Formats: sequence, C-alpha cells, structure tokens
Amino acid sequence: MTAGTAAGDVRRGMPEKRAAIANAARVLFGREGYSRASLDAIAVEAGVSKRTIYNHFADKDELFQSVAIEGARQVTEAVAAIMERHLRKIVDLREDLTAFGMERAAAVTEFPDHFALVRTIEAEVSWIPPAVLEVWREVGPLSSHLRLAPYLRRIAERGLLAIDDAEQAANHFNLLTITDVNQRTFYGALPLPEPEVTAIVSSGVHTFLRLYGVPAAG
Amino acid sequence: MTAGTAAGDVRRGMPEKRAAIANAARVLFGREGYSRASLDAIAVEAGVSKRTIYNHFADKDELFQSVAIEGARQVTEAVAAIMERHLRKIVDLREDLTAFGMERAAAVTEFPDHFALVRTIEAEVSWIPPAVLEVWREVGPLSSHLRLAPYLRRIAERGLLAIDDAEQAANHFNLLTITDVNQRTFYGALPLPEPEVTAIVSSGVHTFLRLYGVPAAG
DNA sequence: GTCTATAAAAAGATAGAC
DNA sequence: GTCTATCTTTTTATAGAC
Repeated sequence: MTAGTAAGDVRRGMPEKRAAIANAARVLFGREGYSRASLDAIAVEAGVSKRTIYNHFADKDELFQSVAIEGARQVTEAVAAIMERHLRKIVDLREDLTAFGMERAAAVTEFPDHFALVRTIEAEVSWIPPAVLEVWREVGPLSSHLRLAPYLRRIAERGLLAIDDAEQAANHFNLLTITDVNQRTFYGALPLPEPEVTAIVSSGVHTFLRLYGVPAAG
Repeated sequence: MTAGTAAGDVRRGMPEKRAAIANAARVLFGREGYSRASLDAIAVEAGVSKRTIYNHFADKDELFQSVAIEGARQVTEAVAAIMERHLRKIVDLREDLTAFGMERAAAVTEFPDHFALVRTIEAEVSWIPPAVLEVWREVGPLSSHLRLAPYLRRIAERGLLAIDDAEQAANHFNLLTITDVNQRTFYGALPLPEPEVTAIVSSGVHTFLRLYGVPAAG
C-alpha cells in the first residue's frame, strides 16, 4: 500500500463484475490481511480473470481502499439501524441501553470480514494515504461513534438521564461497552462466550448509569 | 505466519548477533508490518547476512514471535516502573493518577516500534499460534492491565478510594484513560497534540473519581 | 470488457565454502 | 557460526487476441 493513490471511487450502479470483485476482495482481505490476499485468489473467488480486476481498479491499493470504505458505510448503516431500534423510544432505560449494547457487540461478529479488515487498516495506518484514512474514519468508526450523542441528548431532555456533555457521555458509553468487548476479543477474532459478553455489556451499562442515571428513572 | 511453530525461545546471554537481529527485526516489523518486512532488509539493518538469521531463528514466524514477546516484556516492565513511581505513595490522589495516566500514554509514543508491532499482532491474530498469542497477552497487555488493581486496592484500604472490585476499577481506569487515547491515535501512529492527550487523561481521571472518589480525598 | 499467457521483480529458504 | 551465491515459488502487473 504505497501512499498517493486516489480514494474510494464507489459509484451507484456498479456493474455486476465490479460488485463480485468487491465482495471477493472483502472476504479475502478480511480473512488473509492485505499482503497475504493475492489478486489471483481474489480473481478466483470472484469468478473473474485477474485482468478484469485491473479494468475496474487501478491497483491493489485502490481495491483495498474502496472495499474498506464501502464496508465501513454498510456497518455504519447497520449500527444506525440498531440505535434507531433501541434508543428511539425508551421503555425501560437500563434494558434498552443493554439491548443496544448487546446488538452492537453482536454486529461485530456478524460482519467478521469487515472487522478483520478494520484490524488490517489499523495495522497499516501508516501506509494508507491520509486523505483516504480520513474518509474511512468519518464514514466508519467516527460516524458510528458520534451518532450516539443525539440519542442520549434526547433521552436526557426527557429527564431520564443527567447529561452535561452528550458527546462525552456517548464516548463513555462506547468505552464501557463495545470498546471493552472489542479489546478483549480483538474485534471478534477471538471467541468470547455470550454470557461473558452479556456480563461486560450489563456491567458497562450499570457503570454508565452510575455516571449519568437519574434516581427516578433508575 | 503459519500456525504451528514453537514459541519465544529467548535466553539470557544472547550472542551479539542475535541481539542485533532482534533489534533490527523489531524496527522493521514495527515500521513495515509482518509481510512487508523482508528478511533481506532485516539482515541489512542488522549488519548480518541473511543466512545468519536462519542460524538463530527457525524462520520468519519464530523471529517475529520472539521479538513480539521480548518487546512486550520490556514495555510491561516500563509500565510497572511508572506505576511504582506514581501510585506507591499517594500525595494528591488526582494529581498522582493524572501523572500516571500521562506517563503511561507517553510510553506508547516512546516505544513506537513496539506499539506498531502490537497493531500488527492484532491484525494477524488469526495467524498466530494460540499458545504464542496467549504467552504474549499474559506477558504484555494483560500483565500491564492487571498489575494496576493491587495499587488501587491499597489506595482504597487507606480510605482514599471507595472500591468494591479492584480489578473492575482498574479496567475502568484503563478504559477511561489509556484506551481512549490509544483508540484515537491508533497506538500513537497518528499524532495527537499533547494538550489533547492531557485533556483526555484529565477527563478520564475526573470520571474515574466520580465513580470511585471519596469526598474527603477528592 | 473480458480472457489466456507472460513478463519482471521480490521473497523465503537453502547449498556449500571457509 | 558466518558468509556469498542460488534455487524456487509467489506476486503484481501487463501484452495482445477476441
């Protein structure tokens, strides 16, 4: 991954073969990492000749970056849907926060290719063109991270949480739940029995509510 | 990194060349990552022929694993020294915790090779023999993590903190300070101005004291 | 746009002399 | 134990036909 190639270049109306290549690349980059995943293998997995890959992507770098950004977009959308499902209407605050945290943790195991790719990106961070990296962060982790704040702010406005700085509270929620899980499982690469995941998330929510809970809503 | 090779094999009384190889490998694995770092380059950096590397290490895998575990040991010792310096005798709790957090964060930038290597390990976690990975975790991150608990327990026994579960409290301290910093900087790979690091650590300590602080000692 | 075939370079590992 | 020189495989990337 030499610095300097252009960014994503993801268009609506992808031709079929291009999509097949992107899917195969996501799987193989995720399973093997950047260097080990060969374009030969990606071509086979996609059912396409290697030359066709070069007709759609400038080189291996651009393919990787394109796949990374597109994957980040998908995961961010999935996380947004989970937020909407659990944090739009609050029934029982503790239960809703816990269910949100659990599903968010489960999303990591549901997109194993993508999160393996996230680990690769983190490892190769010095080799990725800064502009591409910035796009990836904004589309992916930063976006998932920041979108939580407005939900918390609304919950606080209804008097169910006592929050000064919603973005800091969102950061604390993330650190105490998903970050803790990810740190222990290497983004899902090492298996962790579900009861332990439940314990971590429940404990994280508990601590979060010690920080921001309101007696009446506890 | 194929699974199945033997573990560390680090002895006291390393011959000079072996040490030179290990140093060069640490630098190059850190700078380039596992796949990109070639044994040719490592040999040049070490001022040694490539054949000599194979006289000391079975193959590239074993070299990597040996370097990773030895580096983890060194960093863990450094972190232990920082703990001892700031948490053995408490003068002002908030100040001491903050100074500890700042120096711990600084250690990440002081060992850039090692933490670049940590990112590589995390990325290649599925390719590292489980036994080697377990040794690495115990010697490195897990050890740095767990050694904090006894210090907190002693501080609590002197009445300066209100702690039930010292290991959970240690986890919370780590999440709120060093993990937050590492997450934003990719273990120091992306620069973060020192004032921002200070802000994160201070804020993390503040939150930690909201959770475990004692009015008298606040 | 897509394919087969090939070039050109690089990397891990080894042979054999000293 | 250490070195130079070499083998073998794999990889990225491209030529040229259809």
